Amino acid sequence: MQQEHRPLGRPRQDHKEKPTKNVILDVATRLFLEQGYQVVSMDDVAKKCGVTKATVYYYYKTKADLFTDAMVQMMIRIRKRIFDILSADKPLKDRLLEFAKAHLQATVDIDLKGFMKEAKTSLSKDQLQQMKEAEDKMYEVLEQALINAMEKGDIPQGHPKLGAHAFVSLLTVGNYKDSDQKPIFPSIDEMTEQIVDFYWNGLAK
Amino acid sequence: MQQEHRPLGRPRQDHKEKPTKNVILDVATRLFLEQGYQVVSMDDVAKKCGVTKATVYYYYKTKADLFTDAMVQMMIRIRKRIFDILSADKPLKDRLLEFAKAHLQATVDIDLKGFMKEAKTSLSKDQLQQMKEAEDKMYEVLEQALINAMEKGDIPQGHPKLGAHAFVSLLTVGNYKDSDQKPIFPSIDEMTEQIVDFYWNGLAK
Amino acid sequence: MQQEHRPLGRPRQDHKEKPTKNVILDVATRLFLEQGYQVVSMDDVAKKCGVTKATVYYYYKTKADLFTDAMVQMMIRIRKRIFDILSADKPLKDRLLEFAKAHLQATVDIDLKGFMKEAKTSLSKDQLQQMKEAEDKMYEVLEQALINAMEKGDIPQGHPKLGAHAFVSLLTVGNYKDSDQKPIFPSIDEMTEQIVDFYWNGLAK
Amino acid sequence: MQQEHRPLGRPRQDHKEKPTKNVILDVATRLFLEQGYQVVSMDDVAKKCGVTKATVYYYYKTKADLFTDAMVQMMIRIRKRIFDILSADKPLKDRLLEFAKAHLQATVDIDLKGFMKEAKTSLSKDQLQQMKEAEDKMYEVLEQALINAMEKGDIPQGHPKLGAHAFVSLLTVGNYKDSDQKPIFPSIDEMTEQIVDFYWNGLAK
DNA sequence: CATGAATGAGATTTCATTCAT
DNA sequence: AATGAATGAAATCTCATTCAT
Repeated sequence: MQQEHRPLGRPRQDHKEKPTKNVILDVATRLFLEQGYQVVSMDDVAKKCGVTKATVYYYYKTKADLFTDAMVQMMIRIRKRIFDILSADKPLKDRLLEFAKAHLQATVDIDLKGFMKEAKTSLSKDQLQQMKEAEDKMYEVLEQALINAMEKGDIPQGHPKLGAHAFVSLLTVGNYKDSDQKPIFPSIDEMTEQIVDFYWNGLAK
Repeated sequence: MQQEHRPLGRPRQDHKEKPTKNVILDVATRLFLEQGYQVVSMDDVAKKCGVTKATVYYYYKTKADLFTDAMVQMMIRIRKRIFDILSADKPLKDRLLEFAKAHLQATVDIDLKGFMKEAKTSLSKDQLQQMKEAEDKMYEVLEQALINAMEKGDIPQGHPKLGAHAFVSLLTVGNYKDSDQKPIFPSIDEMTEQIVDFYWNGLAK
Repeated sequence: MQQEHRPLGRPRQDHKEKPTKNVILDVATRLFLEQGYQVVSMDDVAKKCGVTKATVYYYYKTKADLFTDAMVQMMIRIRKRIFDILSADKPLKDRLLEFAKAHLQATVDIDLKGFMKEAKTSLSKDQLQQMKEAEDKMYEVLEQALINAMEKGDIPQGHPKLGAHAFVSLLTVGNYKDSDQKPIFPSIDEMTEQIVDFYWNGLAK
Repeated sequence: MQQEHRPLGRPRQDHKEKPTKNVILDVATRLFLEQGYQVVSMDDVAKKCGVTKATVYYYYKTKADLFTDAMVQMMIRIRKRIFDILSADKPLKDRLLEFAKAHLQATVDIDLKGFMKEAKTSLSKDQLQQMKEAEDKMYEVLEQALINAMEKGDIPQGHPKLGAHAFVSLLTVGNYKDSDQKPIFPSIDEMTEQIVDFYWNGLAK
């Protein structure tokens, strides 16, 4: 299924920018993120790609396959991104700030837990497992950064897994909008700073 | 439609314990929580209630209506529960511990954000608004408790709305299970304590 | 089913203007005329009457019964009306003019043929027969007026049944509106006159 | 979707006579004419075509779409037919006779007004407009024939639109059957002649 | 006389999926 | 590699009708 490597030699005259399979995956990822698993139909994906349903089925045997691949690939990309951000040579808090800002600037809010529940009845055990593992690996990157910081004494010893999950869950606060569509803080910058500060200091002094 | 009070005199021959409408609402609430809006069909609800689809439609004109009512009623119940817990005459941290424990003991994990996204395309504007408002009111109870604690000097001045949302979002960490189905902490008690501690103290000392 | 006679003695304190059965029949007649047999539901009728469906069923055993009664009663009323108009002591053409005007002023256009086709699959043979007979009797009134006029020499001998149907069918021209919603003649008066003139004189000189 | 022209070369192994879409349209047209819009279900159409409901929906997105297309195509065919008949090089009265006979020989009686009322609540504005326009164009062909005859002096000057509608409405008299199922005239030939005569001469001498 | 509750049958519509070409 | 045609199964919703009260 993977054919990432460029074909050798001169590319075809019709050098379409992206191979169809990639287009499908990208479109599907966006649609699933925006609307959820159940709501998005294979026809929706096909139409947005400018191909027919049958073409989508040519590349992905089932909708569950397409969804799983879309989500897993996305988590892999995100993990890389997190890794890059957290690898910078800066104080941990600065790196967390950058992480948070990047997350909150993304237009769509990735509600993995929601996806899991929605798809639970439709995905095979194996597919759920694949997604879980990809999710775990995302958290591990952050966890590792916390472990490193603890070893260096930048932050006190603590439970790094809790720390990692706590940080990501706090970020979801940034996407909250109340019944008047108002977020908790008016600007993304302020939001970012407040959340990271809260994470850093806790409620008590 | 509400006839909570017992009728005077001898009860009807068929003294069914709950009126059908309540049965439907309860069953629907559970199913929606467990499986999400799209996956649950009106027939699923009907069958679990031991009635026909048409009966469900007799009480709720559309699936969206049933869903909205189910979610709003549930949020109202939760809000009352939170209010009771937070009204106790105890230190704030103890009250938060009780809140957290109650939340984490509930079998189903309420992923409001996920519901909102899933239902966004199916609910009317008015219905979304109703849900949003019920959600807001849930947070306000916690927010108010934080405000009171700040006024009394139990916790330092801060942004109470952020504090409220941060707490609830941190609770979701308690429901996380990794790819081996292992939660972050083995017991609910330990989970509760660690999460509230983290909330209370933050990452840094 | 008929209980037309007033009860003797002082009427009840709550002298509701019309007995429920009449209300139902009137409302049903109007709805069926406006929308057709299939489109109108028993619930529509009930709601417009301010009663429940069960009440409608109390008076009419089936929808087909209600429809048949509504249509037959209506045709009886119309027949009376036609009879009155055609009994006047005026030249035939004047009476026809009055007939035509009365017909075209009625807000709803009675498309009996359409009703028959729509209801054909739903009505019993007997019910269709009842409607047919009521329809026939309507035409007979007009037919008789033509026979009388022929006997008196007011119009030439001819086929009176054809004459009757021709007149009624020509009246439907008055309800025609083109794709811009424009009728053939701007005012009902002109329409009436032109149609009756056409009927009277024919196409050729 | 149109592939009227025969494909070059050897025909496909399954050389079905008519493409499925045409079969559906033809069957639907007949059913709608015979029973009306509401009574005919998509399943009825599908079964008569030997396909499944889903196939019907593959070609027509909604029942209203199918109905509109069926009616409009039918009116276009009728208009062509009327045009051919009225284009013959014969006296107008003879052409009208032929027109009338053709109309009365058709097994189903096309009650456009009834269709419009029945479908009014189910069709979109655009669809109603399409039907209206097709209907208008049918009348225009007849209207034009009358205009030409007036210019040539074959018939006296008059209101051609009225003349066109009057003629078509008079034709409906030919389909009338009384409560004993007897038409006004025993044979189609006599019916035709009497109706056209009536149209031509009017009631008065 | 009137109603609220309930239902069975059926309508429209959607959609993941297959298959021959 | 891609498609058009077709389908089975299921989902949402409607409605005439019944019945106990």
